[in-house]
Amino acid sequence: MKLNTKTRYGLRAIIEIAAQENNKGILQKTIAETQGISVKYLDQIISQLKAANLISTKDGKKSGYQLTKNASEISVYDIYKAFNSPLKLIDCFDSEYSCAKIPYCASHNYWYKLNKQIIDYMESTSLETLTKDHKKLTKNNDELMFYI
Amino acid sequence: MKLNTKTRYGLRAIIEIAAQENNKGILQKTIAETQGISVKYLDQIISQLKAANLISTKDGKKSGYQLTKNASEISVYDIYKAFNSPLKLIDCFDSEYSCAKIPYCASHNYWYKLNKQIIDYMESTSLETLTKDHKKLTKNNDELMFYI
DNA sequence: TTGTAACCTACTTATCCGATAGGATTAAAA
DNA sequence: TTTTAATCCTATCGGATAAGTAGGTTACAA
Repeated sequence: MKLNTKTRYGLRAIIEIAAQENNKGILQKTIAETQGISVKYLDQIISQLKAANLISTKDGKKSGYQLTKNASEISVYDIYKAFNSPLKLIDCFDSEYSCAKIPYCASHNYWYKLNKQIIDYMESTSLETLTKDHKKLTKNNDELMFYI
Repeated sequence: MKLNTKTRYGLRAIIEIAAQENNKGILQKTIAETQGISVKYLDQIISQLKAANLISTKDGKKSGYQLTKNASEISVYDIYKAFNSPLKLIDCFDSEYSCAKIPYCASHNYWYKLNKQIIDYMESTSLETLTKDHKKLTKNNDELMFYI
Protein backbone atom coordinates (compact mmCIF):
# COMPACT_ATOMS: atom_id res chain seq x y z
CA MET A 1 0.00 0.00 0.00
CA LYS A 2 2.38 2.64 -1.25
CA LEU A 3 2.02 5.19 -3.96
CA ASN A 4 4.94 4.93 -6.37
CA THR A 5 7.12 7.97 -7.01
CA LYS A 6 6.10 8.31 -10.61
CA THR A 7 2.50 8.93 -9.63
CA ARG A 8 3.60 11.30 -6.91
CA TYR A 9 5.95 13.27 -9.15
CA GLY A 10 3.54 12.98 -12.03
CA LEU A 11 0.78 14.72 -10.13
CA ARG A 12 3.10 17.48 -9.03
CA ALA A 13 4.36 17.91 -12.58
CA ILE A 14 0.94 18.14 -14.16
CA ILE A 15 -0.19 20.63 -11.52
CA GLU A 16 2.79 22.74 -12.55
CA ILE A 17 1.72 22.45 -16.17
CA ALA A 18 -1.88 23.33 -15.34
CA ALA A 19 -0.84 26.27 -13.19
CA GLN A 20 1.16 28.12 -15.82
CA GLU A 21 -0.11 31.60 -16.53
CA ASN A 22 -0.14 32.32 -20.25
CA ASN A 23 -0.48 28.65 -21.33
CA LYS A 24 2.40 29.09 -23.77
CA GLY A 25 3.95 25.84 -22.68
CA ILE A 26 6.30 25.02 -19.87
CA LEU A 27 9.62 23.20 -20.28
CA GLN A 28 10.73 19.95 -18.67
CA LYS A 29 13.73 21.77 -17.35
CA THR A 30 11.57 24.34 -15.58
CA ILE A 31 9.39 21.71 -13.97
CA ALA A 32 12.41 19.71 -12.91
CA GLU A 33 13.96 22.74 -11.25
CA THR A 34 10.79 23.87 -9.53
CA GLN A 35 9.99 20.40 -8.26
CA GLY A 36 13.53 19.31 -7.53
CA ILE A 37 13.37 16.22 -9.74
CA SER A 38 16.16 15.00 -12.03
CA VAL A 39 15.49 16.09 -15.62
CA LYS A 40 16.15 12.63 -16.93
CA TYR A 41 13.75 10.99 -14.54
CA LEU A 42 11.09 13.58 -15.15
CA ASP A 43 11.60 12.85 -18.82
CA GLN A 44 10.02 9.43 -18.41
CA ILE A 45 7.28 10.72 -16.18
CA ILE A 46 6.23 13.34 -18.66
CA SER A 47 6.32 10.88 -21.53
CA GLN A 48 3.81 8.75 -19.62
CA LEU A 49 1.53 11.73 -19.07
CA LYS A 50 1.78 12.31 -22.78
CA ALA A 51 1.09 8.69 -23.66
CA ALA A 52 -2.05 8.95 -21.52
CA ASN A 53 -3.03 11.89 -23.68
CA LEU A 54 -3.20 14.32 -20.78
CA ILE A 55 -0.58 16.75 -22.06
CA SER A 56 0.81 17.73 -25.43
CA THR A 57 3.86 19.47 -26.82
CA LYS A 58 5.74 20.43 -29.93
CA ASP A 59 9.01 18.80 -30.88
CA GLY A 60 12.33 20.54 -31.14
CA LYS A 61 13.74 23.65 -29.60
CA LYS A 62 11.42 26.08 -27.85
CA SER A 63 8.79 23.57 -27.07
CA GLY A 64 6.76 23.27 -23.86
CA TYR A 65 3.85 21.33 -22.45
CA GLN A 66 0.18 22.13 -22.11
CA LEU A 67 -2.88 20.23 -21.05
CA THR A 68 -4.83 18.57 -23.85
CA LYS A 69 -8.13 19.45 -22.19
CA ASN A 70 -9.53 21.61 -19.47
CA ALA A 71 -8.20 20.89 -16.00
CA SER A 72 -11.75 20.41 -14.78
CA GLU A 73 -12.09 17.43 -17.12
CA ILE A 74 -9.03 15.64 -15.77
CA SER A 75 -9.48 13.63 -12.59
CA VAL A 76 -6.73 12.50 -10.28
CA TYR A 77 -7.62 8.95 -11.21
CA ASP A 78 -6.87 9.78 -14.84
CA ILE A 79 -3.43 10.86 -13.73
CA TYR A 80 -3.08 7.82 -11.51
CA LYS A 81 -3.86 5.58 -14.47
CA ALA A 82 -1.11 7.21 -16.50
CA PHE A 83 1.34 5.49 -14.17
CA ASN A 84 -0.54 2.44 -12.94
CA SER A 85 -2.99 -0.13 -14.14
CA PRO A 86 -6.51 0.37 -12.82
CA LEU A 87 -6.53 0.03 -9.06
CA LYS A 88 -6.95 -3.53 -7.81
CA LEU A 89 -5.99 -3.89 -4.18
CA ILE A 90 -6.17 -7.65 -4.61
CA ASP A 91 -5.87 -9.72 -7.76
CA CYS A 92 -9.02 -11.76 -7.30
CA PHE A 93 -11.24 -8.83 -8.27
CA ASP A 94 -10.25 -10.01 -11.68
CA SER A 95 -12.16 -12.95 -13.09
CA GLU A 96 -8.89 -14.29 -14.44
CA TYR A 97 -7.48 -14.84 -10.95
CA SER A 98 -10.71 -15.37 -9.09
CA CYS A 99 -11.36 -18.38 -6.92
CA ALA A 100 -14.57 -20.36 -6.54
CA LYS A 101 -15.12 -19.05 -3.02
CA ILE A 102 -15.67 -15.43 -3.89
CA PRO A 103 -19.45 -15.42 -3.48
CA TYR A 104 -18.93 -16.63 0.09
CA CYS A 105 -15.83 -14.60 0.92
CA ALA A 106 -16.42 -11.76 3.38
CA SER A 107 -12.86 -10.49 2.95
CA HIS A 108 -13.24 -10.20 -0.77
CA ASN A 109 -16.31 -8.03 -0.39
CA TYR A 110 -14.61 -5.92 2.20
CA TRP A 111 -11.51 -5.14 0.11
CA TYR A 112 -13.65 -4.63 -2.94
CA LYS A 113 -15.56 -1.86 -1.19
CA LEU A 114 -12.37 -0.19 -0.05
CA ASN A 115 -11.04 -0.38 -3.57
CA LYS A 116 -14.14 1.33 -4.86
CA GLN A 117 -13.92 4.02 -2.21
CA ILE A 118 -10.35 4.87 -3.19
CA ILE A 119 -11.24 5.09 -6.86
CA ASP A 120 -14.23 7.29 -6.04
CA TYR A 121 -11.99 9.60 -4.06
CA MET A 122 -9.58 10.00 -6.95
CA GLU A 123 -12.31 10.35 -9.53
CA SER A 124 -14.14 13.00 -7.57
CA THR A 125 -11.19 15.39 -7.48
CA SER A 126 -10.23 17.27 -10.61
CA LEU A 127 -6.90 18.72 -11.56
CA GLU A 128 -8.58 22.10 -11.51
CA THR A 129 -9.27 21.82 -7.80
CA LEU A 130 -5.70 20.83 -7.01
CA THR A 131 -4.31 23.59 -9.20
CA LYS A 132 -6.41 26.17 -7.37
CA ASP A 133 -5.13 24.80 -4.07
CA HIS A 134 -1.63 24.94 -5.40
CA LYS A 135 -1.96 28.55 -6.48
CA LYS A 136 -3.45 29.54 -3.17
CA LEU A 137 -0.67 27.86 -1.25
CA THR A 138 2.18 29.22 -3.32
CA LYS A 139 0.66 32.68 -3.29
CA ASN A 140 0.63 32.62 0.49
CA ASN A 141 4.17 31.37 0.35
CA ASP A 142 5.28 34.28 -1.83
CA GLU A 143 3.62 36.79 0.45
CA LEU A 144 5.24 35.13 3.37
CA MET A 145 8.62 35.25 1.71
CA PHE A 146 8.15 38.94 1.06
CA TYR A 147 7.86 39.73 4.72
CA ILE A 148 10.79 37.65 5.89
CA MET B 1 -1.17 0.22 -4.29
CA LYS B 2 -1.54 -3.48 -3.66
CA LEU B 3 -2.47 -5.34 -0.56
CA ASN B 4 0.14 -7.99 0.19
CA THR B 5 -0.90 -11.62 0.48
CA LYS B 6 -0.08 -11.88 4.14
CA THR B 7 -2.65 -9.24 5.01
CA ARG B 8 -5.15 -10.87 2.72
CA TYR B 9 -4.61 -14.38 4.07
CA GLY B 10 -4.25 -13.02 7.58
CA LEU B 11 -7.70 -11.49 7.52
CA ARG B 12 -9.22 -14.67 6.18
CA ALA B 13 -7.44 -16.71 8.83
CA ILE B 14 -8.52 -14.58 11.75
CA ILE B 15 -12.12 -14.57 10.52
CA GLU B 16 -11.90 -18.35 10.59
CA ILE B 17 -10.60 -18.20 14.15
CA ALA B 18 -13.30 -15.78 15.20
CA ALA B 19 -16.02 -17.82 13.54
CA GLN B 20 -15.39 -21.10 15.37
CA GLU B 21 -18.36 -22.34 17.36
CA ASN B 22 -17.28 -23.59 20.76
CA ASN B 23 -14.15 -21.41 21.00
CA LYS B 24 -12.09 -24.45 21.96
CA GLY B 25 -9.34 -23.45 19.61
CA ILE B 26 -8.83 -24.10 15.93
CA LEU B 27 -5.71 -25.69 14.42
CA GLN B 28 -3.38 -24.23 11.80
CA LYS B 29 -3.97 -27.31 9.74
CA THR B 30 -7.72 -26.78 9.73
CA ILE B 31 -7.41 -23.15 8.70
CA ALA B 32 -4.93 -24.06 6.00
CA GLU B 33 -7.25 -26.66 4.57
CA THR B 34 -10.36 -24.50 4.71
CA GLN B 35 -8.61 -21.53 3.18
CA GLY B 36 -6.43 -23.41 0.74
CA ILE B 37 -3.15 -21.99 2.01
CA SER B 38 0.08 -23.95 2.50
CA VAL B 39 0.48 -24.89 6.18
CA LYS B 40 4.03 -23.64 6.23
CA TYR B 41 3.13 -20.27 4.83
CA LEU B 42 0.16 -19.91 7.13
CA ASP B 43 2.55 -20.73 9.94
CA GLN B 44 4.29 -17.38 9.47
CA ILE B 45 1.07 -15.52 9.03
CA ILE B 46 -0.38 -16.85 12.25
CA SER B 47 2.80 -16.09 14.14
CA GLN B 48 2.44 -12.46 13.08
CA LEU B 49 -1.15 -12.35 14.29
CA LYS B 50 0.12 -13.74 17.55
CA ALA B 51 2.99 -11.25 17.78
CA ALA B 52 0.40 -8.51 17.35
CA ASN B 53 -1.40 -10.00 20.33
CA LEU B 54 -4.61 -10.64 18.46
CA ILE B 55 -4.71 -14.41 18.97
CA SER B 56 -3.34 -16.83 21.54
CA THR B 57 -2.66 -20.54 21.80
CA LYS B 58 -1.16 -23.28 23.90
CA ASP B 59 2.03 -25.04 22.88
CA GLY B 60 2.33 -28.68 22.04
CA LYS B 61 -0.09 -31.28 20.80
CA LYS B 62 -3.82 -30.56 20.90
CA SER B 63 -3.39 -26.84 20.74
CA GLY B 64 -5.52 -24.38 18.78
CA TYR B 65 -6.01 -20.65 18.40
CA GLN B 66 -8.49 -18.22 19.91
CA LEU B 67 -8.90 -14.48 19.89
CA THR B 68 -7.31 -12.64 22.81
CA LYS B 69 -10.22 -10.23 23.01
CA ASN B 70 -13.75 -9.80 21.76
CA ALA B 71 -14.07 -9.59 17.99
CA SER B 72 -15.89 -6.30 18.37
CA GLU B 73 -12.73 -4.79 19.87
CA ILE B 74 -10.52 -5.78 16.93
CA SER B 75 -10.58 -3.51 13.92
CA VAL B 76 -9.43 -4.42 10.44
CA TYR B 77 -6.71 -1.83 10.82
CA ASP B 78 -5.40 -3.74 13.85
CA ILE B 79 -5.12 -6.78 11.63
CA TYR B 80 -3.58 -4.73 8.84
CA LYS B 81 -0.93 -3.47 11.23
CA ALA B 82 -0.02 -7.02 12.17
CA PHE B 83 1.42 -7.35 8.67
CA ASN B 84 2.37 -3.80 7.73
CA SER B 85 3.74 -0.66 9.25
CA PRO B 86 1.13 2.06 9.76
CA LEU B 87 -0.27 3.14 6.42
CA LYS B 88 1.72 5.88 4.71
CA LEU B 89 0.87 6.20 1.05
CA ILE B 90 3.85 8.48 0.63
CA ASP B 91 6.97 8.76 2.76
CA CYS B 92 6.87 12.49 3.25
CA PHE B 93 4.01 12.24 5.76
CA ASP B 94 6.90 11.42 8.01
CA SER B 95 8.91 14.31 9.39
CA GLU B 96 12.04 12.27 8.79
CA TYR B 97 11.58 12.33 5.04
CA SER B 98 9.68 15.55 4.73
CA CYS B 99 10.72 18.34 2.43
CA ALA B 100 10.57 22.06 3.05
CA LYS B 101 7.79 22.52 0.54
CA ILE B 102 5.12 20.56 2.36
CA PRO B 103 3.15 23.55 3.66
CA TYR B 104 2.79 24.71 0.05
CA CYS B 105 2.29 21.30 -1.55
CA ALA B 106 -1.24 20.64 -2.78
CA SER B 107 -0.38 17.05 -3.68
CA HIS B 108 0.85 16.30 -0.20
CA ASN B 109 -2.41 17.46 1.31
CA TYR B 110 -4.38 15.49 -1.19
CA TRP B 111 -2.62 12.17 -0.56
CA TYR B 112 -2.68 12.80 3.14
CA LYS B 113 -6.45 13.04 3.10
CA LEU B 114 -6.75 9.83 1.09
CA ASN B 115 -4.45 8.12 3.53
CA LYS B 116 -6.66 9.19 6.40
CA GLN B 117 -9.76 8.02 4.62
CA ILE B 118 -8.34 4.54 4.10
CA ILE B 119 -7.30 4.25 7.74
CA ASP B 120 -10.75 5.43 8.83
CA TYR B 121 -12.36 2.80 6.66
CA MET B 122 -10.27 0.04 8.21
CA GLU B 123 -10.70 1.33 11.73
CA SER B 124 -14.44 1.61 11.45
CA THR B 125 -14.95 -2.06 10.61
CA SER B 126 -14.60 -4.64 13.36
CA LEU B 127 -13.73 -8.28 13.05
CA GLU B 128 -17.16 -8.98 14.52
CA THR B 129 -18.87 -7.44 11.52
CA LEU B 130 -16.81 -9.41 9.07
CA THR B 131 -17.33 -12.63 10.97
CA LYS B 132 -21.08 -12.13 10.88
CA ASP B 133 -20.88 -11.52 7.15
CA HIS B 134 -18.77 -14.62 6.81
CA LYS B 135 -21.25 -16.76 8.72
CA LYS B 136 -24.15 -15.44 6.73
CA LEU B 137 -22.39 -16.13 3.44
CA THR B 138 -21.21 -19.63 4.31
CA LYS B 139 -24.60 -20.49 5.74
CA ASN B 140 -26.22 -19.59 2.45
CA ASN B 141 -23.55 -21.60 0.73
CA ASP B 142 -24.27 -24.68 2.81
CA GLU B 143 -27.98 -24.43 2.17
CA LEU B 144 -27.27 -24.03 -1.49
CA MET B 145 -25.02 -27.06 -1.50
CA PHE B 146 -27.73 -29.06 0.19
CA TYR B 147 -30.12 -28.52 -2.66
CA ILE B 148 -27.68 -29.24 -5.45
C1' DT C 1 8.62 -41.96 24.90
C1' DT C 2 6.44 -41.00 20.85
C1' DG C 3 3.68 -38.33 17.87
C1' DT C 4 1.77 -33.98 16.78
C1' DA C 5 1.35 -29.29 16.66
C1' DA C 6 3.19 -24.81 17.39
C1' DC C 7 7.37 -22.11 17.02
C1' DC C 8 11.50 -20.00 14.92
C1' DT C 9 14.86 -18.73 11.39
C1' DA C 10 17.13 -18.96 7.13
C1' DC C 11 17.01 -19.02 2.32
C1' DT C 12 15.64 -18.81 -2.68
C1' DT C 13 13.54 -16.89 -6.35
C1' DA C 14 11.15 -13.58 -8.84
C1' DT C 15 9.50 -9.20 -9.61
C1' DC C 16 9.18 -4.53 -9.40
C1' DC C 17 10.87 0.15 -8.64
C1' DG C 18 13.77 4.16 -8.65
C1' DA C 19 17.10 6.09 -11.04
C1' DT C 20 20.81 6.71 -14.47
C1' DA C 21 22.59 6.78 -19.08
C1' DG C 22 23.20 7.35 -24.01
C1' DG C 23 21.78 8.50 -28.00
C1' DA C 24 18.07 9.72 -31.85
C1' DT C 25 14.97 13.03 -33.57
C1' DT C 26 12.99 17.47 -34.31
C1' DA C 27 12.66 22.29 -35.15
C1' DA C 28 14.04 27.03 -33.87
C1' DA C 29 17.84 30.12 -34.14
C1' DA C 30 22.24 31.67 -35.79
C1' DT D 1 22.93 25.26 -43.78
C1' DT D 2 24.83 24.42 -39.47
C1' DT D 3 24.32 24.70 -34.64
C1' DT D 4 21.79 24.33 -30.58
C1' DA D 5 18.34 23.10 -27.39
C1' DA D 6 14.72 20.71 -26.50
C1' DT D 7 11.78 16.37 -26.69
C1' DC D 8 11.75 11.50 -27.41
C1' DC D 9 13.02 6.60 -26.96
C1' DT D 10 15.15 2.44 -25.08
C1' DA D 11 18.31 -0.10 -22.33
C1' DT D 12 20.22 -1.18 -18.10
C1' DC D 13 21.68 -1.43 -13.24
C1' DG D 14 21.26 -2.00 -8.33
C1' DG D 15 18.44 -2.48 -4.48
C1' DA D 16 14.52 -3.61 -2.06
C1' DT D 17 10.71 -6.31 -1.17
C1' DA D 18 7.49 -10.06 -1.55
C1' DA D 19 5.91 -14.87 -2.00
C1' DG D 20 6.79 -19.07 -0.89
C1' DT D 21 9.83 -23.12 0.59
C1' DA D 22 12.45 -25.59 3.85
C1' DG D 23 14.49 -27.53 8.03
C1' DG D 24 14.84 -27.94 12.44
C1' DT D 25 13.45 -27.02 17.61
C1' DT D 26 10.39 -26.94 21.44
C1' DA D 27 6.30 -28.09 24.10
C1' DC D 28 2.77 -31.06 25.53
C1' DA D 29 -0.81 -34.84 25.44
C1' DA D 30 -1.55 -39.64 24.89
